[in-house]
Amino acid sequence: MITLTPELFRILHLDRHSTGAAAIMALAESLGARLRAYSAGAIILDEGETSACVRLVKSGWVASATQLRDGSRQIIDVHLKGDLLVVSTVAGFSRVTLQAIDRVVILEFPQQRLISVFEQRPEIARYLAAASARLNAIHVEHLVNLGHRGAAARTAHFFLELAERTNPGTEGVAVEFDCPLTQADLADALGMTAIHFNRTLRDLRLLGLVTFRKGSVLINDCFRLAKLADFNPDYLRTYRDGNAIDSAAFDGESTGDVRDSAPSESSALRA
Amino acid sequence: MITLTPELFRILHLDRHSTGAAAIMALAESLGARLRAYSAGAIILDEGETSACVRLVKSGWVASATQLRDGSRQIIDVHLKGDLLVVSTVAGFSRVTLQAIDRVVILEFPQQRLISVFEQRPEIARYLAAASARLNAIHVEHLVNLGHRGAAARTAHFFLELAERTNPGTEGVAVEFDCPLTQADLADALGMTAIHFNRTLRDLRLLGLVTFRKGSVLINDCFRLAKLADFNPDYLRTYRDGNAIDSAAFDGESTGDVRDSAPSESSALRA
DNA sequence: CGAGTTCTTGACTACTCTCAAAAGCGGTGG
DNA sequence: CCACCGCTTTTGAGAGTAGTCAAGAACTCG
Repeated sequence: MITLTPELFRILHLDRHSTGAAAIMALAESLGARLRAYSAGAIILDEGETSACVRLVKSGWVASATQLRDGSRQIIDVHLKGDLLVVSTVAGFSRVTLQAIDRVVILEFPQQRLISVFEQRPEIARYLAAASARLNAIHVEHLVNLGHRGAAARTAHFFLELAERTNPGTEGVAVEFDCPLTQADLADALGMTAIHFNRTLRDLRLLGLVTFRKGSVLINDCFRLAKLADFNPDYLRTYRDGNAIDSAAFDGESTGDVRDSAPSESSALRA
Repeated sequence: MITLTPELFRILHLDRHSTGAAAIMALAESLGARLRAYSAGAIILDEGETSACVRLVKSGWVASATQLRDGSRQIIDVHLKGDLLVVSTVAGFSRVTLQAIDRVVILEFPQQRLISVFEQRPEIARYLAAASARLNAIHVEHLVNLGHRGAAARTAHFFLELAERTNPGTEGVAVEFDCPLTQADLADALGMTAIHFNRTLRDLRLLGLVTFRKGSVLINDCFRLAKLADFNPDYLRTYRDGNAIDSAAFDGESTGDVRDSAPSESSALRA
């Protein structure tokens, strides 16, 4: 038995006309979903491997990255609690490596079984399509970021994206969020050296815009930062009416961590 | 009536067990596919618009790009003859602008009707998924390109990608292909100034690697260029067995241009 | 405490952008 | 035919940005 999170609710029950938690759990179980836990740094899926799963991040941060021949890596994107990971394969093989940034718990849905329920549950297919589209939009935005912005604006943009993704819809001049990424990780995501990233961070701090320390980011002035970064969060808002995901009803029962009293690294959802 | 191209064959008949050209045409027509022609520079779809179509490029080059506030643009990708354009929308709106580079002819499939045939024709759904995955892989590769390679390697990598995409599977040290992109276009795709791109091009020419002139690119030495760019074409090869697309049977009848005796800018496929 | 990782700074080098200007090219109209 | 125009390509010089090498400080964890 697993805890019913807003995220799980989200993927399995998008139409907001509940058929009951029991039915949802039954569906998740009938799909053969599995819980897996990874420690920081663990490789969840390696480049070139085949992947037959759709993954839902239940807690922790995941990076999708590609290794380069010279040993460096480009982080393509990071994935947070509630994100759906649909690894796209070319000729059957993943083009990216999925790596746990910190301790990560993931719910794995066998792709074939998930697809097989599309007919009875078109809202699941729609959610997958929306998640893919969002992923695509994020990639496009990262492309713009790397292609057309200097180090400071690039950094600012990524921080604002992370702020919006960790705390969707938050308003106010100052925002703080937890961020397990190291400066080296962030530099890999932003296509610069860790050294230059560190200097950029110092500049932003001196401007009174952002304070970074391992584990947490404090944005002092969202508006000035957004102006610097030319940031517009529209690309992150997946749903037409802006509030399609009504997870409030479930907030009380599931924000906490998953019990991972599992044998070792993974545990089947159903006994 | 439209000409039956290998590309159209590809999208409508992936399983290689032909049910006959007539049936395929009937399907295309029953889907309400439309032919549209655009002159160079025309906007096919603007950022922020809704798109209810899947598009197949029949001839010409299309760029997907985003406009930046400062007037510059980032070209995300280019789309060539045979490419399927599945514009991903976030909250219903396109995140990119589709622009014709040169004269372009496009076949438009209404998305809803295309989706409605997935059940009887799962190979079409599979092809759409494969096209999306390939698009994604290309985006990832461009991300790596912008993030981790210098101007020369970046340019080399993009030229090799274009060579592979225009002439898939071509072997040999030297390759030439038509390319209607201007230096400014290429610079926008590669995230650098047209001026710096021009200098980079001169360096590559002086090294005896690439010769560019408006309309055509000549790669003198694929192997040295691939080494410089750290280029591996795997991400472009969509199909597991490497030869899944058997368009040879249709090569004789359709490589030529579409008749576009259409009234002006667009024409319905069916009378 | 010691080891390893992460963060920070300095000095120098290399790369890329900006501003400025000129040359080439293809079309249009006189 | 030629002058003219706009667009594209090419080159130069100087400024600004980012990478490299080197080293030290701070932090975490056993």
